Amino acid sequence: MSKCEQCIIRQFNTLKHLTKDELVRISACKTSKIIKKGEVIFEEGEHINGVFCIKDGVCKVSKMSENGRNQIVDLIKKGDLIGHRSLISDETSNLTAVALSDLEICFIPKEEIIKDLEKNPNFTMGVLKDMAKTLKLADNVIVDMAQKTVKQRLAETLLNLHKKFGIKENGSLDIYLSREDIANIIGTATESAIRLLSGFKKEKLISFHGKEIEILDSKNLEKIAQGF
Amino acid sequence: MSKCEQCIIRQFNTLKHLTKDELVRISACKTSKIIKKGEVIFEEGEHINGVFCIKDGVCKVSKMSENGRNQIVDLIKKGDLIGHRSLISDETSNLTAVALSDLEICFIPKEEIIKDLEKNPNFTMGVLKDMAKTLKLADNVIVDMAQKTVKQRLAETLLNLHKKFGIKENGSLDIYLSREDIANIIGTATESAIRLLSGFKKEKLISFHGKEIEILDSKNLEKIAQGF
DNA sequence: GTTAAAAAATGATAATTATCAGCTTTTTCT
DNA sequence: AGAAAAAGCTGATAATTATCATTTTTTAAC
Repeated sequence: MSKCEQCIIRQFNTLKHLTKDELVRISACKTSKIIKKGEVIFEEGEHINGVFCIKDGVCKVSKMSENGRNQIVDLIKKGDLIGHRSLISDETSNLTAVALSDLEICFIPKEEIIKDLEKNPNFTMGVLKDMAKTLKLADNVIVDMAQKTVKQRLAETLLNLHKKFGIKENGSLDIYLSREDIANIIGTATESAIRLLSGFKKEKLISFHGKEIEILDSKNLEKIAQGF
Repeated sequence: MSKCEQCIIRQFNTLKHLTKDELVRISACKTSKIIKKGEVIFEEGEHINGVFCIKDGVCKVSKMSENGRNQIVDLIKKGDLIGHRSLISDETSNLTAVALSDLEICFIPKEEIIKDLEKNPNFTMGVLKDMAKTLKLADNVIVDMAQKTVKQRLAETLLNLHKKFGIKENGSLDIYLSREDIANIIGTATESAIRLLSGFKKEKLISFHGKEIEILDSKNLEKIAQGF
């Protein structure tokens, strides 16, 4: 099994605030896992007794609405951490995480993280800053969901996907999402998402073949996202 | 000026984790202010160099959407803190706070809070837990905004107001909101909010005279909020 | 490779929500 | 108290979005 202190991944998340010694200790008790595409990492209501560090792959984090529809609240990629929130609040998870591609993840048990939170103020401060930033983003999402049309949200989502996942050599977004997942990100019916995507294609804002989506005109997508 | 270490208000927020000595120190450098109804406490883009502790009154925290419409993301009441997020992330505020009633607030300068965050792990952990909880709530709001109808959101908002602000002797909600503010909480046009409120009144779910709103049938409001 | 299942696409229609206009009531200011 | 402004309300209509039904395409399984 690889060692945390040598793992480049930690540079991208709050674990970068840990000292070498702390990393060695964590490395000794972490477990690595491969999770296949479509499999569940953890579910709503489950007790997550630790933190997951995504070494490779992408997963979606979602929540069931009372209407029985699924809302994706976050996409997690290589280098991200999940589960630290439930750990801190000491409650069961209110979210479900499902692999969108084959995943390589490490699991760090709760007690180890807590130990570091208590002893390393640098780390705690890092986590705190991280959460403040997430909260700010969450506010923005709330405003968008409440005030923007589905069309605006789709345009914005496409731009966000570009920013977060970048593009492949062929120019298309470096992430594969089903139409249903896209709909569940923007909070609309799958058919509506499909229709709007087709509309964007017709207007030459994007092009796509199946799940390969390419952004052709980000300027105008931006305008649409802003309501013009 | 009153003293923090004797102030009951702090029992309701994360300041309760501070030691007596820390409170005395903070008390010495805090400033108290009266803010009139309708006045701005801080605005989007402003640098907030500290934390506000609401001693009495209610204020709304909102954000402008790119559409030019206002979204209320939180209502803050006696005992709550605001501003700690921007303080932690060290950025300008992304939110605007406006008094909904005459406010009595205390302002604690940034450096003092930072000092305590660095020295008192108990306090830091409290702030961390608080933010984890807020983040969980934010996720719920995102899901509601994305998946629920305006009618569902209004029903839920009325129930939330009841839970948060309680009722007065006469039975009506202990908070005054304009129809516009209500619309800005649920993310809809003012006219739509008015129409739905009238509908609820007709169905005897609520009653109101102006801004005095009374919940008559919380059972059925709950059902509506859940999509029945 | 063929077949079955799942995902994507499209059309028709209904429901929800926004917008605009006009009117009434309440609040604020002098 | 009276005038002006703001807030609340209602109707008509348009735009947006959901739902249901059906077909086509893609993916997965044998």
